[in-house]
Amino acid sequence: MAKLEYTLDQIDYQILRIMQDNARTNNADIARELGMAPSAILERVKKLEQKDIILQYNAKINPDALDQKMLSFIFIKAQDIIGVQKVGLLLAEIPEVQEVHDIAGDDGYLIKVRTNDAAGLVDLMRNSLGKIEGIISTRTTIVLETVKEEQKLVIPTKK
Amino acid sequence: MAKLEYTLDQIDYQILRIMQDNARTNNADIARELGMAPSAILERVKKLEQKDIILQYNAKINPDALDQKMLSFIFIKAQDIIGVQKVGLLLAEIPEVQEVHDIAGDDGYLIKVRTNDAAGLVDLMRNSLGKIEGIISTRTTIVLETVKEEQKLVIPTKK
DNA sequence: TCTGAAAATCGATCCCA
DNA sequence: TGGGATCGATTTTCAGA
Repeated sequence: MAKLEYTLDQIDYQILRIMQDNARTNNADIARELGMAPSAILERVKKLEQKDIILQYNAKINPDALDQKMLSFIFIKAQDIIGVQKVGLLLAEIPEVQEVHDIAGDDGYLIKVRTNDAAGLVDLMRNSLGKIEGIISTRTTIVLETVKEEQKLVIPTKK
Repeated sequence: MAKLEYTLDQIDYQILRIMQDNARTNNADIARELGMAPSAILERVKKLEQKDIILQYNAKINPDALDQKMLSFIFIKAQDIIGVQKVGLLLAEIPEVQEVHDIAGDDGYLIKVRTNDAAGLVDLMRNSLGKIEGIISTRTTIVLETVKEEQKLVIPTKK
């Protein structure tokens, strides 16, 4: 993991804004848009990657296309010793689990799970969650419809 | 919005798998990895985009780099008429709100919000949520630490 | 850190199998 | 659909300021 301390200027923000919207934008296109040479853009992008400011580039795939029509959030109460996130790490290993958050309050986790259908969810709870020691209880919230789902951050306009 | 009905074969799955891991992978590299001609890969990728199977390419940016250290989930009870997601659409317009899910049960929404700090969250609740008519109550869950956070789908190995 | 130029590589389109 | 060839565009490296 590289350093995070790094002063981003307005040009970096613009690059991040463009890349956040379309990660496949050419260096040449970015250069044209910002009125700079492509090589300068390349240097900055490389630096943003090295400094772990750009973490990765991913293609967002339509879940329906892969028949993953079910989305659920599950609150999990666990008997973890504070600071030792053993249960959290085990949860993170489950492929269908997209997110694992350690939440305040009931010494628990909130996880986001994508399965084919209700049967897939039951299956996951029985076979994957059921085998993790330390889980005391779960409370499941089913998503009927997703109105918005993106990872985009609000990028400052001035520093 | 294009059609979704489309039979994906094993090669498509492999392309999706590669793109999901690194959206900036060259057609040429994919072609080499799958032992095919670059032009064939290009055709398939274009088709996957046109059919809305690949929805978009985005760069995942480190929230800490933009000083967005606070992540929260908020349950929102709303008096929406069923099917008319007016409140949901208003919630989706808030830039700091990354996700809006219509959830089963308490005729409500679950939203995911990223702010700089606790003050930013209070500010958002007061100024943005506070101005949306139809919100009855909210319940906020603060994330202490995120163990896993990705959008990757489980891509089938056989069809 | 940017520019500009040069070389290697890639994207996109064509026709043919 | 996939393969091979082509041309134009892009990536990447390097020197200089």
